[in-house]
Amino acid sequence: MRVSREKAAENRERIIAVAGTLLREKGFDGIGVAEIMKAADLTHGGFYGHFDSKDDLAAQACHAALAKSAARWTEVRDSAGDKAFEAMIAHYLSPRQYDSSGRGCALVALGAEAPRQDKSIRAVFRDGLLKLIDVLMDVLPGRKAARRRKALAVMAQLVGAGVLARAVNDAALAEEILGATKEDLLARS
Amino acid sequence: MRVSREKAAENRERIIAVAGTLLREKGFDGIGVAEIMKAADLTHGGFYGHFDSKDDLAAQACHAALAKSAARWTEVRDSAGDKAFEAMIAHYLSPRQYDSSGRGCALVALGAEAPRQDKSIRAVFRDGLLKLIDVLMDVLPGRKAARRRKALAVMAQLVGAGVLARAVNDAALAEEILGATKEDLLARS
DNA sequence: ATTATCTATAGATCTATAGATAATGC
DNA sequence: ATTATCTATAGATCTATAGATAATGC
Repeated sequence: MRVSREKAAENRERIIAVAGTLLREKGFDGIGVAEIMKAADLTHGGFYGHFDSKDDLAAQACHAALAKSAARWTEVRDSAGDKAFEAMIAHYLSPRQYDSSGRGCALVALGAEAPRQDKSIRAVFRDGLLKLIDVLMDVLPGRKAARRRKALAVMAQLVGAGVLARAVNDAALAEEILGATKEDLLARS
Repeated sequence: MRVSREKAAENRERIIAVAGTLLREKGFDGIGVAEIMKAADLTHGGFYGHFDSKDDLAAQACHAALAKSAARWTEVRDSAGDKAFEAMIAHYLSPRQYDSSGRGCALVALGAEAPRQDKSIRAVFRDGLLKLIDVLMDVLPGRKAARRRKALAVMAQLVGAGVLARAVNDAALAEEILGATKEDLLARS
C-alpha cells in the first residue's frame, strides 16, 4: 500500500533514526536490514527504495548520530557559562555512555569498527570527530593550534573511558573508570 | 590424516595465534571459522575438535592477545629505568596501534565490540584491562588508590587515542591524535 | 500513470555436525 | 584401538532484487 510523498520522507527519517540506535547497540554486523525495517514498522523489501545499500544507510545513520551529539554538546557548552568545560565532561561521561542503550556517542560504540567499514562510513567518522573537536576547542585556553592539540587529547580520553566502561561489563568498575577519568580531566582544566 | 598429540597441541596454539590477529583485523563478525582454519593451514571441519565454539576460540584468542600485550608492556617498563612511564606511553602509542595489522592492543581493536559478545569474552576483557592497569600502576606516584585511579584515567586516554587514530582513516590526522595524546600525557607525568 | 511498499526468493554467506580417513600410540 | 583431521552438508542466517499491489497525485 503506497503512502504519500510526505509520509515516505517521514518513513525515511524514521529508518535513519532507528538504524542509528540499533547500530550503536548491536554493531555494524550485529543488525540486519530486515530487523531495522521491522523496528521502523516497515517491511524488508521496502528498504531499497530509500537507500542504495546497507552501507549507505549506515553512513547516513552515523552522520545523523554524530551531528546530534555535536549539537547537544554545543547546547551544553553554551548554557553552562564559565563552567562549560566541566559541564561538557560531565555530559560526555554520563552513564548513558556505557548503558548500551544505543544513545551514546557513535565514536565510542562504533569507532573501533569504522576502519573495517565502507569508505563512506569512514569519512563520516572523520568528519564527526573533527566537528566534536571544534565544539570542544572553544572552551580551551591558548592559541588555536594548542587548543586543537588539547582538544584531540581530551577527546581521546573521553572516548577511551566510554569504550573501557562498556567493555568491562561491570557496573562498579565502569563507574570507577568514568569517575577516575572525570577527576583526571578536571584536575588540569 | 591424523597428526601426533604434540603436533595437535601446536596446531591448537597456531589457531589461537592466527585468530588473535584476524579478529583484531576484521572484528568478531568479520572473520569466520573457515577462514581462520585456512589461515592456520587446517580445514574447517577440524576446528570443533579443538574448540567448543567460535566464542570459545574468541575468548581464548583475546585472552592470549591481552596477556601478550601486558607481558610486552612489563618488559618495556622494566628495561626503561626511570623513564618507564615515558617508554610505556611511547610503546603503546606507536603506529602499530592503528595500522590495522592485527598486532595492536585488543582493547583498542575489539573493546567496543566486547559488550555485544559472549559472557566469557567480556570477562576476558575485564581481566585484561585490570592486568594492564596493574602494570601501569607501578610507575605512577602516590598511594595505591590514587595510583589505580590515575592508571585508569591514563589507560582510557591511551585506548581512546588508538580507537580514534584507527577510526579516522587518515594517516596525518592519526599521527596528530597520537602526538597530541603523547604530549598531553607527558606534560603531567 | 506513477511510485511507495509489500511478498517471495535467489544467491551467498556462516556455524556446527556427521561420518569417513589415516596415522599415532598403547 | 584411538583420535586428529578431512570432506560434505544441514540449517540458519543476510543482502539484494524481481514482480505484484494499491494508494497518491497529475
